Amino acid sequence: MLRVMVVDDQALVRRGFALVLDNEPDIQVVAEAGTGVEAIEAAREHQPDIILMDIRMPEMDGLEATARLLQTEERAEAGDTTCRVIILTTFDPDEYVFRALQAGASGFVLKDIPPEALVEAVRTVADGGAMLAPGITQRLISQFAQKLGAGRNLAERLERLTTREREVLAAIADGKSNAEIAEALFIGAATVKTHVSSVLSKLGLRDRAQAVVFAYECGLATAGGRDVGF
Amino acid sequence: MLRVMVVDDQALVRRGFALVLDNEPDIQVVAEAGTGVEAIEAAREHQPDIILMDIRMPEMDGLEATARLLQTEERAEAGDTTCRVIILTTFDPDEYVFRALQAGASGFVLKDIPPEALVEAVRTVADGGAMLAPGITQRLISQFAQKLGAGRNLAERLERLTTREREVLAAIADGKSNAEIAEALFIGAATVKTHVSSVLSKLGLRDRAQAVVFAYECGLATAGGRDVGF
DNA sequence: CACCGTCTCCGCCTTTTGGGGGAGGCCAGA
DNA sequence: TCTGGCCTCCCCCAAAAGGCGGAGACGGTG
Repeated sequence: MLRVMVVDDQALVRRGFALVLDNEPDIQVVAEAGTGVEAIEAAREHQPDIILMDIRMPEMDGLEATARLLQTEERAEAGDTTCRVIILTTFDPDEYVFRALQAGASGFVLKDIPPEALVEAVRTVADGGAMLAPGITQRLISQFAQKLGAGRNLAERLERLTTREREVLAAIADGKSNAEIAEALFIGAATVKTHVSSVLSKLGLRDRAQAVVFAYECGLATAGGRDVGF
Repeated sequence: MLRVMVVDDQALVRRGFALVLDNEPDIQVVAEAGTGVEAIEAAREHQPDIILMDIRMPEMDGLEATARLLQTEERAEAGDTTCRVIILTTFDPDEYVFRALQAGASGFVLKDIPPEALVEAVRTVADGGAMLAPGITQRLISQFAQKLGAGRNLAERLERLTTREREVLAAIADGKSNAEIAEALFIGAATVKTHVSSVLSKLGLRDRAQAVVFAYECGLATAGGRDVGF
């Protein structure tokens, strides 16, 4: 039995969704809330598996509430029930979508979806999947494809480099100085300079800063997942 | 009426999908193909709206075929029918997914989905949406959220900079030299050096190369959509 | 064998970079 | 009003970076 909570400041809308879901044999609406603050309290108390969350609400909006809920979940880690959030809203500007995904939402659907699809979304998310409105998936894909596809012609230029030169370039893109690169690759400082020079020359770059840009643009280096502790 | 083409090297599988789809009143399977090469020919001839494409095929795999089909579509631009591709495969390694999205596919679903869901996917994609298998959506989201969320604590460090310093940092992340920054910001070269110094100092960086790394990691600069022409 | 590409290193040179300090003007807040 | 932050610019200096040519070693290829 899936335990669901519905969060929306409009009681009528809330009841509507709740009724649709409660009508399913394997779904039970265990709580409702009208604000973000209420949602957090109610979630603690009733431990729902799935939360349907509106965005525009008084006191605390749904995105903020989602972030807090999933953040505390992280802290509780192994122990508690890991609840999952589906954002259910009338609007879908990119900003909302991104913030929602960043907050850890597993779904983002618009309120105009047919009831069966909503039920389907709940089940999908409960199964560990994710559900986005078609148009949103579309945008997500195109954003993603853009990032991926960006460095194609650049990656070709990358092939003109020798193995060693690529290693040096990667080290440069790591923020290393020539001396550090020498140490990391077990070669002399002079050798590093030679490699750096040929990298710049072959790629048509002027200095190591441009080399870093190149590395990121062509995908040799990627944002995210680095400690910029230097 | 949606014109669909099914591409799979296993005739039995192909027929199965075709039958399921043909059974729908608003869907008509207008062509089938067993290889990528055949798919491209058949697509030209029958102008389907939607193509269900397997990946593993002889002669030319589905990803390659998808890329070529959608590439030529780009060339034909306004004129021709813009067909959309759904990748339909048994496997879902990230590599396949990414290449598929990069190639321009609008969907990526696994062969184990229930028939109704396949039909639904076809309709969704025909409507201009995108459909991914739930687990894939999940991964796409987490990859995306990671990239988005990566620079949060870094972005805080960014706030310690003044407006001008952020502008200078952005220019550095653009691969500009101090002289070029001076020209771009209409200030003296000496001033640029002052700003650069305080940027490095405030962010705890050593040189402009590390500054570029920082800019990318915190989201001030993003890969994709730049001419690395320098 | 001779040739070529790669990796390794060496000097020498110029330019750029980055650190240090100092200074004047401007503007907002105490 | 004065103080402090910001932007602007200057000088000097040391370190790093980058360009240049040269050179030895190694492995594969014609």
